[in-house]
Amino acid sequence: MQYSIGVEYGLHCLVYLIDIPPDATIGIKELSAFQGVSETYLSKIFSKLTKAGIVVSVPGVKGGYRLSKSPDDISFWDVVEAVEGATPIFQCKKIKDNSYLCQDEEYAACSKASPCVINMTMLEAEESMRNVLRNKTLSWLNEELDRVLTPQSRKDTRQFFANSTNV
Amino acid sequence: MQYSIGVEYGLHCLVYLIDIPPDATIGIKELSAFQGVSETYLSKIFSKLTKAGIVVSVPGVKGGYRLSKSPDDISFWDVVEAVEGATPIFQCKKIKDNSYLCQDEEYAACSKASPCVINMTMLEAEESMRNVLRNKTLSWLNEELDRVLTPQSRKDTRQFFANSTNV
DNA sequence: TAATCGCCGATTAATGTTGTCGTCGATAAG
DNA sequence: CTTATCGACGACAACATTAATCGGCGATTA
Ligand code: FES
Ligand code: FES
Repeated sequence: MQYSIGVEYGLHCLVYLIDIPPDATIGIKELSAFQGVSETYLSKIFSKLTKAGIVVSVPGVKGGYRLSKSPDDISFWDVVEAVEGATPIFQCKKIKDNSYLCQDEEYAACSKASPCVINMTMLEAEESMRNVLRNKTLSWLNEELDRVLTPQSRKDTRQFFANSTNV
Repeated sequence: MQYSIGVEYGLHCLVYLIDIPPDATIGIKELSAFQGVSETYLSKIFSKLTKAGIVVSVPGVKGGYRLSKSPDDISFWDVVEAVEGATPIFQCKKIKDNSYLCQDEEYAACSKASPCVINMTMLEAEESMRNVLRNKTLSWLNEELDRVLTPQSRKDTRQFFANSTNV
């Protein structure tokens, strides 16, 4: 059980979209080349991010992607939800509604009407994880990277994309 | 992306092991019959629970399973970990160590030495989920079920297993 | 008008999940 | 002591999902 690699691709790529000039874009080709990941697959991830309203795509020659809103308004959870979907990690298959006691029609109806404590507990736990992710924004991530990485490497990274940014 | 159905099977079945007389056991056959799930697959789940030290198996005729410790000492997370394994939901593939800048040997070494902020954030979020699950024990679950389910259905359930409990 | 880009659906290979089968060793009952 | 019953375990099969590719489409720019 695990999140798909697309979450990692997406989050890492979005970082590079934060600091570009307004109205500039970065293409899939640049992003995949810089990260050393599959171009076609990354393009699928960005389709999802576009549908989720996190980035805006510019088609045509010199096209590419840019953030659709302030990096302050994009949380980790937004990205995870866009890539993985909103379905919970614990997916209750309602096995309690299938038990021996449910051979009694009346009991079955009653069981189906009431929620399962186990399911609710699992969903509560997931919600706690989501809340942590909701509190981490791309802006926060960008500042954190400024703190952790060397200024030189940050500069080199921006240089790479500046050379190929489509204005 | 989801937890396997085994988590649901396991948690639901463990409930029935809480209230049985000491030294009594319940067999896979009873558990799977009551829940209406595959006998052979459920047996695999219980193998994992046994290895994790959550239940104790009694082989041979009239054999079965019983809790290996107080239901107060068995948390939801213990069960999830036993069935799903301890690997994190977000599995970092170290894509940052594969970037364009890492073509510079020196930079690559530096990158590999430092942790990724994104990965740490995701793990922190997961840890928050785990902590919720760690705080919910089987005892708590049992009391909650007493509160939520009808006394009659609880009684019927215990009756079902009492009829077939192996002493 | 031709080259370049994102978009989208079909497809594929690899991997993981769900579940079965058959064999083994342990054990209680006859 | 034999036999039927149980859990343990590994092989395997069916199915679903994931990671990734391919090819055609429409938009855009030079
Ligand atoms: S029925 Fe799905 S968790 Fe209880
Ligand atoms: S390298 Fe894996 S999350 Fe950053």
